Amino acid sequence: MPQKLTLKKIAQDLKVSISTVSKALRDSHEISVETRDKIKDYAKKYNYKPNNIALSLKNQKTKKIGVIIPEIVHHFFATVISGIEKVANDKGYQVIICLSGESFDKEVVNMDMLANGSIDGFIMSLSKETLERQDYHHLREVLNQGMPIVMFDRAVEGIPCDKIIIDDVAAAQSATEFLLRKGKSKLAIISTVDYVNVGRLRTQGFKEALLKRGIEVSDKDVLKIEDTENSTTIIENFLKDTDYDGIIAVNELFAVTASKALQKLGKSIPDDASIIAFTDGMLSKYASPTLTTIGQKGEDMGGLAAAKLIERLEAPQTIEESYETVIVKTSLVERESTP
Amino acid sequence: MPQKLTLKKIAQDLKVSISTVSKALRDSHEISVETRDKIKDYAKKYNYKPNNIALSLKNQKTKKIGVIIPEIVHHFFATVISGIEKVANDKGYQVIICLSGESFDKEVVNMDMLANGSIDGFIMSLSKETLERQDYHHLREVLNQGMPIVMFDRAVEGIPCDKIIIDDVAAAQSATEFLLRKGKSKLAIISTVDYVNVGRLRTQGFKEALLKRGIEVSDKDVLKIEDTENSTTIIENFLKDTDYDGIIAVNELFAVTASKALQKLGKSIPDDASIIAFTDGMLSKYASPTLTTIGQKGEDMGGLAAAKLIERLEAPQTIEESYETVIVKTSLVERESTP
DNA sequence: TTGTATGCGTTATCAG
DNA sequence: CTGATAACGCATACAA
Repeated sequence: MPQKLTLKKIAQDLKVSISTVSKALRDSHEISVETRDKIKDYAKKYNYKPNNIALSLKNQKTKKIGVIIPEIVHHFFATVISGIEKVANDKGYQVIICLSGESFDKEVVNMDMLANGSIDGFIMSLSKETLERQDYHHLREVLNQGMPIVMFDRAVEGIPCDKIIIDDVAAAQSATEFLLRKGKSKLAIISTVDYVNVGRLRTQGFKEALLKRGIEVSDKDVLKIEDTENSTTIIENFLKDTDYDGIIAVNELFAVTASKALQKLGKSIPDDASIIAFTDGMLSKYASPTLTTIGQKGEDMGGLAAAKLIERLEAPQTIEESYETVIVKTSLVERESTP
Repeated sequence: MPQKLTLKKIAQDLKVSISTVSKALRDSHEISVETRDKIKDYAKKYNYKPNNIALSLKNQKTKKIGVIIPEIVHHFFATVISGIEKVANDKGYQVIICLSGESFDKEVVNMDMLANGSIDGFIMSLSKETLERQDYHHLREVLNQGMPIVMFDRAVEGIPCDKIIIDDVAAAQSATEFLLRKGKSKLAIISTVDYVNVGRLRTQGFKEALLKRGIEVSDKDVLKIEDTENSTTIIENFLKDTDYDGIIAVNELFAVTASKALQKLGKSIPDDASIIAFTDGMLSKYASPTLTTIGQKGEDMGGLAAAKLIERLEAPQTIEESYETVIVKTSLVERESTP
């Protein structure tokens, strides 16, 4: 196993100084063509590559971006990563991923680890526990050190950073209006508990759309699920009690569960009841019937987040403390679960 | 934005030398209790954390592991990452992820980038294109530098490294036998092209199981799909031509597509035709009917791969050139698509 | 008990 | 045109 080639070793082998080698390899004009070629040939022959760690230490930048998300097995997050990775790689950055597992402590620990020189900036979506506690000291600490953060999807107010989100309220509104236009009138939403902001905002949009039409909204038509654990039973019971003809779900899982529950109750979809799910993933595409969804454009969001972060990292001297919130347009993907 | 605290700055502020600070913070006995406490208090107060890059350069190890996989939006790979990440984090390692997007070139580029000091070792699953070309020079180069690799799932022979795989042949065999035992006799397998080794091996297991029962196997009963692009039409045509009563698919996507195609043809599942899918993911769990699967234990595989890699990284002086291939047991998860 | 010097691999500045 | 030196942040062998 031949040791990794360094400038030092090349210098020794060729009996020149380290700095000559360094300059030659960077095509400096102050090196004679002969020595330069000699060195470059040697380097190419033995496949010299500069050591990234040394460069990072020297340049005070790692060309790496840290991504902290709750889970990677959720399709939406996987698409976001995919988008981040594509843009980042194009611009010469690498992606370090840490999962919080929806835990506040793990989010903090991971952030601390990465913040100590491993990366140049963060892209993140907050854990449920963090949203519940509303404790953002770890974000503030990192920002105070001058390290930028871009939040996506599960973002919060009051943190000086860029954000990439969708307009959850508007998306839920238009989905609701879509169902109403299709002649559905007894609607329900299957959402999360309120501290998960996307759940809260989507519920808000749902309610607003109904009120605008002069339709009374009862809290009984809003199902708030805390855990995915036994969501099946909860959803089944919820749908058994009332005769809904239109359901909006804040994620695919709840949607397909609702679809199955309704069919079990003898209802036909979309005729007896229609369904719209947030997130346009695999599940909706392959469910029976296939589900109409609100596409969240995970890959786009990831790409935008990465572009934004890198732009900030490479900005000459960002004294300007103006942060941007990009709202990504959602799109309604119509499938069999709506008429 | 207060600059990041370094040993140097602490030393200046406290008017001691850098090495004194360093030693004090590492609880060296050669430092007096007073100065030690003074320094530790100061460090804690201003939240000193050693710089990872500097440590990496000094120690010649980064405590990071590089993961290169084809795609992250495939549920199987997402579960593997999840497993890797858990084990790695527990042992103080971080995970850098690069996607090859099934491209040979991108795999090579990513490997080169990571190999230059960014990480201590690799965990990877080869891209389709790499398998097709059978060009593994990039792996050999990395191994020659003394950097260990652990391959999982899409592993190949002849590379001196550890491997974490499932026994694809045996798993396909037992799934086939399972269908035969349930009284199915006209079986087919929906697989990938042969250069994707998992597809080839699963097809082999399928054939062997049938031959063992003295059942003739025709190549017409093996559908080899190259791309997921228009797999739906291909599968529909395939199933229309022959009256199969049992289908094995090498992934969930093909399985659920087959299920829908069969139902469209007026067949009832599992009575008229049964289905078994490789990979126990979301799709199978929420399909209608739910699909029986061969669980690949992605999270376990990832965990094992990480454990194996870290074990090798931390082994005192591994001159022993003995590599291990761990075969992870699969499990049949019975659901509605089989009787 | 404390401090100085050296090295990890690289680049940049300055002298020769 | 070439080379010596310092610096990035840290750890450690060796002096004082």
